[in-house]
Amino acid sequence: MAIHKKEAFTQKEQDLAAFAKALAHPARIAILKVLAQRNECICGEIVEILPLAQSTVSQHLKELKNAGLINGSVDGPRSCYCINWKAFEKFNQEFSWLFTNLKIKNQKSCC
Amino acid sequence: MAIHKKEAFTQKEQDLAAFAKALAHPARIAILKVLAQRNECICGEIVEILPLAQSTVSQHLKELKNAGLINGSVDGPRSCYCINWKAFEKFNQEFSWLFTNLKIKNQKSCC
DNA sequence: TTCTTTAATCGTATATTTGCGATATAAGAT
DNA sequence: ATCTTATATCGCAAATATACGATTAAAGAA
Repeated sequence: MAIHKKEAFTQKEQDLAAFAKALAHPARIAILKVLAQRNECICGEIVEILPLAQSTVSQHLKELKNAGLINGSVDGPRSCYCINWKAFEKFNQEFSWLFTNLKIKNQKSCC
Repeated sequence: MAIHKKEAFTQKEQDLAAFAKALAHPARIAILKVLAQRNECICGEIVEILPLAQSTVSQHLKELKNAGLINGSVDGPRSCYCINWKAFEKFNQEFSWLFTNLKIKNQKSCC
């Protein structure tokens, strides 16, 4: 591959794709579910729940954080993560726009 | 990397991740937008619109089709693609479940 | 201070994705 | 039958992602 062509697309397209990419692994979906189901922010618990090594989980958490989907803060020797609901709100709207609004114009599939 | 661990997660987690993966590239978002905005199914037009080679576009179309997000049919010497709205409906519900339902239980972020 | 616990980061191996040109395929046109 | 057009597929190169063990860092406990 010569060069990645992502820059050639609109910012909105890139943002939506980046959001989708953060969700594009079952481990990260599972992490989000765990974070959502608990009132407290966990971290080491995630490692126990997931069938992955600690370093791998840490890497997935980092990706989710970089994508803005979760917040993280240091709590003594451990780290505390939780979902950034505002980010989800924003992207859920973007998806709704993509999925629902366009559908209204164009009700049926032609093939 | 030893082995991919995707199988270790639930089917629902894998399905959602696979759906997200199909959307995880701006070119595929752009393709879906084009397909949604036109009543007719296009194909070669997509190649003209996107800043990518024909073979690359064809590959992205194949991925979207494999993910079940679009339908394709042969129309003489050309191919006709369009969005599979039912699949979007289904996954939009899954996402709503993930984003919205879980949020109700747990209104605020703790960090 | 030293030991323990918890989590991040580094280094590395392997798998997957992205992208393109070239080639193959398939159907209509001449 | 041959030519043209439209797409899919092959083969390859480069970039990314995934996973893990080992190491580092940081804070509380002894």
